[in-house]
Amino acid sequence: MKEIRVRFAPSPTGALHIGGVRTALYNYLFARQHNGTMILRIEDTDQNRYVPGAEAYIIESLKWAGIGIDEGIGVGGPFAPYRQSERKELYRKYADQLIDSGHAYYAFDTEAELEAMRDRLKKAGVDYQQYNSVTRMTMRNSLTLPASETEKLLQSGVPYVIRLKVPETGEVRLQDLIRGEVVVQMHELDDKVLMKSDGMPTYHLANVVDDYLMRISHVIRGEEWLPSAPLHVLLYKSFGWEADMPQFAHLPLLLKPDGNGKLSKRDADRMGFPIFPLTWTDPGTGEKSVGFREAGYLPEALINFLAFLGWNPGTEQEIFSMKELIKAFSIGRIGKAGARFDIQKATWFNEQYLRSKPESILAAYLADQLVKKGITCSPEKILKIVAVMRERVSFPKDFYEQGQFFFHAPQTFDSTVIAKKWNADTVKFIRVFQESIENIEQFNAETIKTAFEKTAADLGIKTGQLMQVLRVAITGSASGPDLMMTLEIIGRQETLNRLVFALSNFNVNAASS
RNA sequence: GGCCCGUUCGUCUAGGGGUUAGGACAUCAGAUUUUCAUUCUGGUAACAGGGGUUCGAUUCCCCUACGGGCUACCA
Repeated sequence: MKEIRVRFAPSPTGALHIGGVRTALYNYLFARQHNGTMILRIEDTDQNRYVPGAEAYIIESLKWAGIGIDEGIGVGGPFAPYRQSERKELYRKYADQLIDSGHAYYAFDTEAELEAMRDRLKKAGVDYQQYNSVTRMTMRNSLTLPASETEKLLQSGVPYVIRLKVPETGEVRLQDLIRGEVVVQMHELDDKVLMKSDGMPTYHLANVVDDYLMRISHVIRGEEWLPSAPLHVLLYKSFGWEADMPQFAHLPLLLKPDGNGKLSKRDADRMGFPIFPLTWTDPGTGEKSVGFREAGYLPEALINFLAFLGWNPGTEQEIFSMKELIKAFSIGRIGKAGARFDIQKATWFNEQYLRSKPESILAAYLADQLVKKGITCSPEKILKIVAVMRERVSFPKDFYEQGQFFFHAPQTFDSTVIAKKWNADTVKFIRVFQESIENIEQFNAETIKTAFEKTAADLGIKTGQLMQVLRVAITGSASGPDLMMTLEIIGRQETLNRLVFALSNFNVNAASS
């Protein structure tokens, strides 16, 4: 069997879109499963759109996501260079080959002339306003100009491009691994530019030449490439590389969570979720976009989520490690329809992975946060906090953000609870409870609970009323982790302090409301 | 406009000529938790529409509708 070689080939025009990460993931999964090779190639043939830092960003993103690269940018390999701008001369050679074999031609049309042609066709009501087998005979190119004139123009240094000479009749067929057979009529294809006037190849040429030279066995890419896939097939044929042509698999797109269209950065901004794997600052505008990593998504959760957007194993298992994904993945089980991006599900995956982490790792998350905030805290206390918080957090940063009351007395208090439940009975309870916990020998969750229950029973007050009042007095909030454990962690003295504060301040609120 | 691709619960999807159309997220209810969350249990909820083919179509075919992509000397 042919060696499996796949490539992820982004262009360095900015941050890597999350859809690109999924494409990379599917390529990676497929390569690993078949003991194949995963190649990273940079398609930087558009000099105008080049963004400094984008390439490094892509590498870093894949690394964070756990998508390993076997060959290519940052790794090297037998087919170097893997940056298309560094392969410029090579494409020229292959373009010339196509000219020689009559599959391509020189074109000298200016932008204005091209526009005039399209306008003319549009007014005439022609369906295809393109440079093709019929219109090319009305344009300035080596097909319409005498050979001597073409030669003269070439020598004179006027700008020109090389275009593919698409046959007038016939059809192109391709067998897509996901979509089955796709057929396109030749006359619907246009004479695509292969070499631009700046001497760089277009995507179409570079991609085919490189995939051939790099022995790519499978092209797994987004659906936006499906319309030009027949053109690529035609190129393989024109070169006489049909036997070595890779197999194609065009992935369904990632769609907006709501409304119509494909997922865009705008949607992410509007709905408040990341769209880039890592935080990215646009060097042009200076605009900063928080990445999945910085937002607190674990790479394994993001990968699991992404893998299921368009693919599924056909079983009821939902949680998959990268290793399991490699084993279970198959192109045949990739769906055809676009998948809406649902950040809620991503968060659910994150919770699953977060909760499965050992406490020591979770403690490290919290410890990191505390160091950043300049808060000192004993490892024992951190461990206790993590243990009591782990079932209620979605992101690592939540340990600190939702547990601030462990470190500082609350600044604000849930006013609805106070308004509703701060009354003579509860005040009386707090007073007695204060005394009661002062006298506890061992101040821990169990003894606190006993004191709490006994105090309530002695006063004849229902505990349900008291729990929330006590919680608000201690944490400021109406909800939170186990209250008795919270008191234990905060400690006796701090608990008493907060109760004193509540007694003097909550009274004012109750009186005024 | 043209070409290509698609369409199962709100979302991700399984399934496939005869099924109570399955799961997950979300949502709702109950239980547990003397609070909230977690957890558990249960519920609501889908084959876009119309024609065929067939004993029988959600499944196969066609049409329509809708959605998406492409339509550059961008990838």
